[in-house]
Amino acid sequence: MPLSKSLNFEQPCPIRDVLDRIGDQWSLLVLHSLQGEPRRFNELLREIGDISKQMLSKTLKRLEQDGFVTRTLYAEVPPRVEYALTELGSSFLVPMQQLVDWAKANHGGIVEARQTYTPADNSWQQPR
Amino acid sequence: MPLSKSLNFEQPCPIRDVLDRIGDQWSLLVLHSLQGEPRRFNELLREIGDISKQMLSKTLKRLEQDGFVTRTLYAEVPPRVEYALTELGSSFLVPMQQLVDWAKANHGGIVEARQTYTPADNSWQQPR
DNA sequence: TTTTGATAGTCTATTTTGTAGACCTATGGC
DNA sequence: GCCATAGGTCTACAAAATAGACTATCAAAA
Repeated sequence: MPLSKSLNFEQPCPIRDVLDRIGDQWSLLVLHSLQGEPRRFNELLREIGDISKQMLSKTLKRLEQDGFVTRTLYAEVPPRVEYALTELGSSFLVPMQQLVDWAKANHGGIVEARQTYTPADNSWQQPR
Repeated sequence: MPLSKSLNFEQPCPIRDVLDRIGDQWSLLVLHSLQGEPRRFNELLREIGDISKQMLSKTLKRLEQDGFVTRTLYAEVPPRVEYALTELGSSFLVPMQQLVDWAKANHGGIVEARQTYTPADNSWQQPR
């Protein structure tokens, strides 16, 4: 989580900085859901399904801070809030789509690997 | 973390499954470090810098399970263990590189967004 | 009139994760 | 004999995520 706990005096490494942001379990999923039209808070909650309100809230706030999404509050009752991708956010979806395509193409290989996996023999570690 | 807690009877969604795997704070960094030559456990530990032994161990084990890396134990003393990318792992670096390139290109925009960000006014929420 | 419902969150108690650091094996060097 | 090394594991503690209650406001249902 710290962008760099270890000897880092200059600006944070861009790669590390960005990976830390998107590599947090939910951001990618949220960005993915935001594709196309803007979404409301509860819509995202339902679409993603197994995210908690708190995490969705935090994730959106961070994405907003970092300029990936905008948050628009309509002063209605009950209140309506819409989240939409910014240009930066949209541009991010391009490389991310490559990743999603890779996932689709290689999911089978992963599942197969999981099945044929046998845990390593670390007998030199465990005195028996 | 669950691949799908909510109504999911069929096979897990490939996207979700893969994103869950790589979206875990360390996997991407580890794969990135593994680029080029194989690495030993402590090399990775030093290169990444702020990962704990336990998390590196867990991450590598999962990457191995999923067929992204191989683990080779040389029966020497002290023991030597080398981690290397499989073909699957290498192929994953292609889309990931796109992402890294995006990160480099857009890091400035993100930093800028962070600076100009002002927290939302949720006064309708908080009675004062 | 009181109740219910909807929205977008926040707050809190509990569970899950991650961290730091001690510890384990065997051997070689001093 | 004692320390160092490599690759982990184990444990006690700290940090983070979860579920569910709770907030406000107004409209419609009962």
